[in-house]
Amino acid sequence: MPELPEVETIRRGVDANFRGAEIAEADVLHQRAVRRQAEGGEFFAQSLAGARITGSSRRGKYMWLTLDSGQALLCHLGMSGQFHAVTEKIPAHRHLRIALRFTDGRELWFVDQRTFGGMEVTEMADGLPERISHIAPDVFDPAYDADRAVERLRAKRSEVKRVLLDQGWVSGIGNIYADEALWRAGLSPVRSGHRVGTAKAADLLSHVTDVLTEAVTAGGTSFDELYVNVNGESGYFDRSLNAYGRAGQPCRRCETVMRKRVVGGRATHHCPHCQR
DNA sequence: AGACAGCCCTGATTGC
DNA sequence: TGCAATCAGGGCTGTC
Repeated sequence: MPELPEVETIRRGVDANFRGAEIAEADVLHQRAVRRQAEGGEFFAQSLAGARITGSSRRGKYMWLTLDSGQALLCHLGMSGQFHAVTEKIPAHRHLRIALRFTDGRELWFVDQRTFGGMEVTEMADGLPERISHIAPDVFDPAYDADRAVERLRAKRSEVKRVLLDQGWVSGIGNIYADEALWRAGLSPVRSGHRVGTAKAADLLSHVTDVLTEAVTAGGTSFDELYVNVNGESGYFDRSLNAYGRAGQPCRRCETVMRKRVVGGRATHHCPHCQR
């Protein structure tokens, strides 16, 4: 499940391999992958033909490739999206949705089993693709304001786990790293945002930053073949998980049996004793 | 306006 | 054995 660390790992891989490369052709094999493109799949393909990739960036779980046309190729991996760098002639992947063919003969494949992900060509506005102006800065963004984030968290009456998954105040946190940050902070996932003190909220956000930083260093978290980097390699942060997937096992801090429950419609793993 | 349920989707797993 | 129900979940949409 790609969250910020996985998206960042993939962005780096795509950038290292394809910055400066010129797209000859974009082949859309599944229309759902371009459903966000209001102008349609034809527009998508036409906008990319002949475009050169000049760089890449990311906000939260969205990444984009900047193009010499001034536009951006905006990508969201959804639940199962992957990019594969293809340098030799191989049969199409079973879940290949979009193939970018480059003038040097290489291809960049967007593979997505569950089709929650997608791509679109969009205009840039103030250094950001227009379509994601509603996505808040993530904790690594120079525009991220920690004090303001603390206040916004404390203004919410929802359960703090729900709040962490909301991309509108701070982005990039998904289900896995939300559970990890809450465990590290010793905070119950169902505590209301407005019942989290200022110092505790700041503590939680610093744990968010730490866990995301460590996960980027580890190349992300892989449970199965649904997350690999652009070269097909897995991340190894799953070995460092203290909460996610540990229901029924002893808490690594207090030995209490970890529990699983549903919060905000998402599986939530927590220690009922030391997360308060 | 903020909160939240519902929906999209495939494949592995579980249940009868 | 086979089919159906369940689960995984990011983010957009519609409703209150």
